[in-house]
Amino acid sequence: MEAEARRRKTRQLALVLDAVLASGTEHPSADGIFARVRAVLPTISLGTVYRNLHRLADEGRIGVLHLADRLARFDPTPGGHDHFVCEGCGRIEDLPTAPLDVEANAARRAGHHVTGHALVLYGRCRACAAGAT
Amino acid sequence: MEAEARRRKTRQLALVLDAVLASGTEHPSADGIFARVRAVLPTISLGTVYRNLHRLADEGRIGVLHLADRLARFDPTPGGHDHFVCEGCGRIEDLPTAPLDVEANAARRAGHHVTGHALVLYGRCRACAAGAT
DNA sequence: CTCGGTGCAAAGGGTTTGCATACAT
DNA sequence: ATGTATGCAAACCCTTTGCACCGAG
Repeated sequence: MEAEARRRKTRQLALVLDAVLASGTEHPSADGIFARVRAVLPTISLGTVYRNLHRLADEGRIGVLHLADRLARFDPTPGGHDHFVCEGCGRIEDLPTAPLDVEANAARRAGHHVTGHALVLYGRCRACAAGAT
Repeated sequence: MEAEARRRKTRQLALVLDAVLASGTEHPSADGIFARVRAVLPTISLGTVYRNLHRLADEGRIGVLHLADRLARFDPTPGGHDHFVCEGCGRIEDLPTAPLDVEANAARRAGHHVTGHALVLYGRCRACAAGAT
């Protein structure tokens, strides 16, 4: 296993990581990260942002989230956790991972080996449930 | 509620619906439906397929499934059920919907009102778990 | 000095849309 | 007759890539 490519640390990589880590609850798309980093390093290109985002995701240092829309969102928390999406304001909130026994059992009953899951809950957040919208 | 647009029944609409209903477990993309319908009505256009697919989904007559890749998949079963995706062969299998009490509670604890969910389990199906791949 | 990373710009691939025509009602 | 649905093709949007130059190790 000496075949590992020695990857280099660049300013761009560090800044992309910083931007994701600083994004809190926002779950920004590649474009959002691009904007954030550009504020610090105006010469960075979108392509580089994408390449670094993928690298960080591959290395398990950030999380990626796919919703119904067509763009990928990035998450400071890499571990497998679930999400709640508010249909009123669009907020995306992290939820602690849960067992999912029932579903996993249904799959195992069919003879399948379950290794992971992606779960998104939809509804209205506290604020939107209170007001109208 | 008299403001409903009177929608017309066309051959294209019927064929698109047929194609989805006949797709069984395949969960085809718009392109797959296009190919199926084209075999019967060679003059149909991709745009029409997309428009009818969206209409059927809006009317709740078919289901739509969004995975990590960038394309939408269509499902003969409209009701909210879950899915199992085999990472070996790519098969997508339907699973009965489950309660998700734990997760829903986590969200409710935060004051949110949960109305639905999307759950995808990942792993290896019976066949792929047996063989290698 | 090396060769992996960057910036730029063009290419890709799925999906949407404007427009004139065809057809369901 | 009336106006929705279609077919065609161009436009969109997010993402990926080829290439020559730059810079980390």
